[in-house]
Amino acid sequence: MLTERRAAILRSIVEEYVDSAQPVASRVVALKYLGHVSPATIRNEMVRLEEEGYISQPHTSAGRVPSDKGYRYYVERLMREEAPSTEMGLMVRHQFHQVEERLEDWARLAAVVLAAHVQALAVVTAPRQRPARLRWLELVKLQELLALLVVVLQQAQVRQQLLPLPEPLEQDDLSAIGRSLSERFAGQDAQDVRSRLEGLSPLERTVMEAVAAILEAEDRSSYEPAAIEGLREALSQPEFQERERVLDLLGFLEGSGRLGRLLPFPAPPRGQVQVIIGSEHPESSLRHYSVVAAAYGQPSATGTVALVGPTRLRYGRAVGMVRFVASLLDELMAASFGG
Amino acid sequence: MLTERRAAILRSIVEEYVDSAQPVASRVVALKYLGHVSPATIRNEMVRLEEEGYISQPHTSAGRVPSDKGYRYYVERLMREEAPSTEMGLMVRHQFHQVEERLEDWARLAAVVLAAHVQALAVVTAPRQRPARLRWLELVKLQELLALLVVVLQQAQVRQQLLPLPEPLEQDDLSAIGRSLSERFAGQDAQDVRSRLEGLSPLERTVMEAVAAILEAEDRSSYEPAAIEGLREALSQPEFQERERVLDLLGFLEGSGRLGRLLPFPAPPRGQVQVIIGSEHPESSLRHYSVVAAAYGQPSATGTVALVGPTRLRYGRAVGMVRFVASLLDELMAASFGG
DNA sequence: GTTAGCACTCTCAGGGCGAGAGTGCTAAAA
DNA sequence: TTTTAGCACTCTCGCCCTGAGAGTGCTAAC
Repeated sequence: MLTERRAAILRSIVEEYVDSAQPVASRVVALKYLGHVSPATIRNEMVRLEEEGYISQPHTSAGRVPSDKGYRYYVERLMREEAPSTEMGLMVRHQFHQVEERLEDWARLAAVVLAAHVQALAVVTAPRQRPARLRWLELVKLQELLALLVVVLQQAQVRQQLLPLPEPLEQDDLSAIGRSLSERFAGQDAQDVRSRLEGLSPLERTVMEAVAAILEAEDRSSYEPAAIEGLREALSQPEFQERERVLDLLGFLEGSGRLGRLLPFPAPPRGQVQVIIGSEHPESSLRHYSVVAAAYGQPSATGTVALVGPTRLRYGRAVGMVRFVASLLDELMAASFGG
Repeated sequence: MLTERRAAILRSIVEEYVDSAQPVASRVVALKYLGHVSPATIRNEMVRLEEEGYISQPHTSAGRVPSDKGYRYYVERLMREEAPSTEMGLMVRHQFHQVEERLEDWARLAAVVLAAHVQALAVVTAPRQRPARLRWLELVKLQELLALLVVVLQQAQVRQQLLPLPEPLEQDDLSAIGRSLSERFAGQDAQDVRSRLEGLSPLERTVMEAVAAILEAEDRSSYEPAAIEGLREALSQPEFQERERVLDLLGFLEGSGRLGRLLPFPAPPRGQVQVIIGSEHPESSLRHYSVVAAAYGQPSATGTVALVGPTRLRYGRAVGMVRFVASLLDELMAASFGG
């Protein structure tokens, strides 16, 4: 627990540093934030803050910079969460109602909105039900011996795959098979499907094996990166001057398996925004970055909304925006998919 | 037309520069490429090459660097196209047969392969038929008053959208409607659909209006960027030391509308690989980059395979790989979708 | 407990300098 | 006529030095 004055100084340092990206001098704190004390007093307090690990100096005679611990204290106790203004909220809502009613578009728009309002990278993953469950399947004839298998998952995501046919079939036959299998297998996961392959006709069996494979692939894939936006915004931050930082971050985004290691696991509880600051992140190569994340969707199928940026992040705004966007997606999903 | 020796010198400069990313000295050319002449002779020839605009010097006493014109001559007459080795070809083929039979996966894999073998950014767009045509549609019940409209396009791409229902309907009814509409509207484009909305029942009309909207959206969207890979590879090239270059390129990739301005238009003729070098590109902000592109797919629906990198590109390998991948995709598509 | 004053430390931009790389030119050799 | 050795010249690059400026910590007075 910091004294009130020290807390005020820490807050000043954090906010000024976030703004200016420059180490903060005692003079600036004294003049700009705490009018009635002299820089010398501030300096004395700064020494204490530094001893306790809330701030540090890049070099002997530079100003102070918040440490991860300092940011943590700020986020915990000093930050004011910055919800979007009512007009902005309305505007964003309006944007959402203008795009097609498709999960992918919502996710993309959500990421765009986040990246635009906080200068950081936004990642939105599609909600996933684990295990994935079948809602409906359909076979569409492409050629004499080739059909397209269209699988609708419980969460209304659609997956497709080509399916070679053992014998020529007409669209009517394919439709009938699709309908009958859909009715029999609706709501089942990969395991259920596998366990009930016995007793199917050879053709039906081929179809359901493909369906099971799709469901399994869905379960395996760590995250479907529905949308990543704001790379440009993030990389234009001064901390990415050094090219190595850029490559670091790109490495994490390209190897799709690594997205899972970027986002918090387990997902934060509903309605809560989780903030991971710098070295708090288990992945040590992310120690210079912060992640602000929230879950959305139903308990059975949640997606993640996240912002990733340098630790020098506008936490107040980031948390406010992530909360807003997550609850907006919640609303939209509830309206569309119900319980 | 260059004399044989000058051409040999130009080739040496291009190949050495592509390798080393450093201006090439006369000494290097003499020793490494043309053993029997002295650096002085090379220098004399270089003066001529420079006068004619094939090479240039970054500053008075540096080695030489190819100009766009130099690269053009190299690509046109000196380059040896580097097809993948047979074993590599087989390996890649094998990889393709291992992924699910889905266009998206193929496109992604194609981009990964390209980016890995040429250190550059790979862009693969999905084949598009213009105008887009309906192959099949399906309605899946989600809630009492909400269905998922699944639209299969002629090229076996799948699009979906939520569709509010005016009245409660059972899955059987929805299926029947889907089947009947599919049969009546198969093979039609947006305009056809619009022109035949009269005479449909209100419900059918709602569905087909949504379908028309989807087809129109498909026609409008300039390119579906099916896969972009190799950002990391591309950005680790020395020409991206300066951060502005990085932001430039990212700008082009993020604004999805701009992908259309990156890729050559009209698409190169079948079986041909088009090379656009530096300032030859109509988009002036791409004057430091080269694009190597080929079309694939059927005449009625072509996609593009492209590599984007700094002008200092391994053209021989790039052209060979693009040709190989494009023809591989051709094969796969032909096998899957027939005529 | 606070503050003015001051010496101290460190960074940063600029200038000078020497080493090195590579050239163009000239004059001799082939 | 072409090639080449030799050499002076130019330009970059890394290095060191320096002075200005920023910001601190400490001390002593308030």
